Amino acid sequence: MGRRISRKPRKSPTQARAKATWNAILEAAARVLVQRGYEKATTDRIAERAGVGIGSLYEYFPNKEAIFAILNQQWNEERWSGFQAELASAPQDDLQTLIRSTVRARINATRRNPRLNSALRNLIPLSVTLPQARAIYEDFAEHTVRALQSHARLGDRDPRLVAQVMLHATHAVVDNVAEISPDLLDSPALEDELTLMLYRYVTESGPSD
Amino acid sequence: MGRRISRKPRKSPTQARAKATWNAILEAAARVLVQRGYEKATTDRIAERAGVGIGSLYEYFPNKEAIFAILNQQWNEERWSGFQAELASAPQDDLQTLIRSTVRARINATRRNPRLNSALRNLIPLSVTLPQARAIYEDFAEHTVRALQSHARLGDRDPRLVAQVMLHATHAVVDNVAEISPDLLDSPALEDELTLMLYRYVTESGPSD
DNA sequence: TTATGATCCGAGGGATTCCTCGGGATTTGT
DNA sequence: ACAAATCCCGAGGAATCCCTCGGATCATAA
Repeated sequence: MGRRISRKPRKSPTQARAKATWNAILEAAARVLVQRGYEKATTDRIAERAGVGIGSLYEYFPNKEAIFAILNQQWNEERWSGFQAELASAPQDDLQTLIRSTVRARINATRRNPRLNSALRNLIPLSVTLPQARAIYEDFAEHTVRALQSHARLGDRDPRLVAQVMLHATHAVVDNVAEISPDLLDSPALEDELTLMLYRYVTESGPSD
Repeated sequence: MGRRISRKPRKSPTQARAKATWNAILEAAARVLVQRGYEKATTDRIAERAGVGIGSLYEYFPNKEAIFAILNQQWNEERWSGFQAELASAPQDDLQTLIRSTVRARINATRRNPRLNSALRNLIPLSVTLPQARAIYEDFAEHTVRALQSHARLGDRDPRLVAQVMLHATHAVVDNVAEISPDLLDSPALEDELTLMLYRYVTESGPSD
């Protein structure tokens, strides 16, 4: 009865109450993950917090990893859609405001649940995380490249690399701030400074180099 | 015999061979952590990789967490000393070169072992990580503030906040790159772009705002 | 109503993990 | 050389943890 071998496929919920327990389990998983960490987030504890039997949990999720994989997927989709919505309602003509709305969108996307964001981000075991995020990343990188080519003065620098650095910087800083000092996400200072930094980075006018 | 209750204090190695096994255990822990992850890095496996009995391991480390706490501490100290050495041998007059050497130092500090850096960084259970790192952070922030006040033209912006953003950005980007595409650490491009970005960020308050 | 399927349940098995404990081997001090 | 201190060891116990399985309970359709 070797563990982690059978992998029988699970049902997906059809009735209303089934969908309810399905949600309850994921929500409980998120809460337990945030306040106990991945290791302490045992399936038994999750089921208990969700108010369902452990059997019900394994009725819909083949194993522990799957729960957090789906949780991560949900969080990514939610973040990404919010991100797009924020960008869609922004003026596309001026570079500085374009950058600002991107930054704001990124901050807001994380601000919805900084703790969950950090926890999920640190879940290395879930190699599911990367490929999915990578697609989004690429897509967004192209967007940025096009915006740079039509609005920025880059001289002879490689717009592709510049876009990479911009994305890396934005994402990394926001995620880092979310982890170290989440309160800063609510102040406008972060948005201002990040915007200024990125704008100057792609606007050439200087004495040097 | 409740686990995790006794916490009897452990000896510290005095003889040479003891010091050797002590090191062997920590090195094995690092290797196992990097290639299997924290969960799979069991004390039994570490002892085996180190070529010592499990008993010997618990002769010097009270529990699993302690091993990685010390490992993290070692890595921090090593990184920090290398960082300072790199900075000490850099000219302090020109702002751009100053920034460049800071960036280079930060990259090199991580490049020594990117995989271990990432793994350790993602070890949330070790709340030991933060307070220790925080001290270093503060110290370095002051350094930066002084450098900015004497070399940069910040206008009426708050140098303290600017320093925070610079540090956040540098650290976050380097750590992120180390995790996503470690190869980039070896190319000069990252150093160039980061330097450019930071330099422009604190120079010339040009057209906007 | 009754049959069929969906949903829920939780005791407990197999596996694994952390760590102890008693004692053997080696080094050091005298 | 002998005692004390230090170091090394690994079988195995207690505690979890993940997950299964057989059956109870509920919903829906005929």
